[in-house]
Amino acid sequence: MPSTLGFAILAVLARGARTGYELTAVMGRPVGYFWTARHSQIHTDLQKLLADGLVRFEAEHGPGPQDKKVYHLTPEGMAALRAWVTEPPRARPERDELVLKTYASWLADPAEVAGLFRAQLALHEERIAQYESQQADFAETPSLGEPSFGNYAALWCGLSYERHRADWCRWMLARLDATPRADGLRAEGSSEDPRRDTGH
Amino acid sequence: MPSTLGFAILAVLARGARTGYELTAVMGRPVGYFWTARHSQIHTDLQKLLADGLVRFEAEHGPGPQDKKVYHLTPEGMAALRAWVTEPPRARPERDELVLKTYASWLADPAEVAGLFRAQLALHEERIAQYESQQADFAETPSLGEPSFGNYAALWCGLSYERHRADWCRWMLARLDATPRADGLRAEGSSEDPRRDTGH
DNA sequence: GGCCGCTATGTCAGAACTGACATAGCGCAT
DNA sequence: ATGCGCTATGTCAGTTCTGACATAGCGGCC
Repeated sequence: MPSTLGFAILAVLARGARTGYELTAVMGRPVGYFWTARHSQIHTDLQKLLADGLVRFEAEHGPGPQDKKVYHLTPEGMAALRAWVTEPPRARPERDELVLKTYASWLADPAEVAGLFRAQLALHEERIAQYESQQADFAETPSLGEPSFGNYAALWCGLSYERHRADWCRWMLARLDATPRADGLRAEGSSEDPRRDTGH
Repeated sequence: MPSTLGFAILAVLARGARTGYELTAVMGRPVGYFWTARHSQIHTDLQKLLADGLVRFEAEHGPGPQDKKVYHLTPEGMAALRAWVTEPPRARPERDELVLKTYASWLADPAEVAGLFRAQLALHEERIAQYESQQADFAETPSLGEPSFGNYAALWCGLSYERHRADWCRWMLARLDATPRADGLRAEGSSEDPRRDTGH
């Protein structure tokens, strides 16, 4: 069975044939929002998929010492991908360095921690703007059978995630900024607990 | 410089001395929500921290062939941890198998994909209930200088994340359930885009 | 004429992590 | 009395991934 990256590669190839280089580019931008890989890893996994008969390639002579290889799915590859899609995901361990830093933030100067969160917030706000403009590029929500439905649904998730993250940064900043250094100021009526405010 | 897990260990030890076994337990529950590790990895990293002089231990005779070792921070370890807290986190690549599956979901039967999301939603709703009860255990929001501020802030983030995730599952299910199999039913006025509905 | 960036392929050492194996006393339940 | 689970330590093979190294043609800029 391929690794998860293997399935990511198959998922991209299901939308059309690509070279390893092009796969690397796709892993950098659209797919990279939820699964990244360097070209070295992609080449390694492509060898494995090839050995398992899930992909094949057409060689063309390209730049550099080697031939350019345009990969495409085999029927077996498509079948493996289809079977994988509806299998429950293996629970990947959450690994979130910012939350870990927050867990230890009681040790640090609040003003410095606030700097950290201001930088993070700016980053998230930038991504929100970027995702929103990408969402606006869809004339209407794609329907289920089209490949672009996958893009749209992933984008929706990414946007929702960035907003959650930005909200958290703002909540942290409200606590942090209210206590500048060592004087007795209290953060009282700042941002509230995340008790559902969308009304249901 | 220690690995991120190394700092996670330091962050736990900053709250009190622990054995490797106890660290494993903590990595399973409170810290495990944002940074997990198996005991094998913890023992390996503990050796490195020991070699770097960031932790030391007191040996007591415990069960099993080896002595029980109670680890605590050295002043150097505390300094390293304090310095790390306010450094910007290295951008960890997003790796989200469910979103990857969603990206390829146009290939699968919507009814089966819906099953996947129903299971995920149930999981998130369970965690929300769990986190909410944990949040209720805090009489009031801890103040910045206390260790429990770190716990509270991490919990706030976790709760917000689970709600975002549950929202996304519900949005997906609204699209998925409206198109049972192959007949021409359209999902029209279901759940809307994540355009800010909290009003600000 | 030379350098940079883009296309395009690959290798390799080392870090980080998982899952299985290995050892052993103590207390509790059947 | 036997076996299970908890405490407690550790090793090791194998997987996944990163970052650096290596090669090379083609087109554009200065």
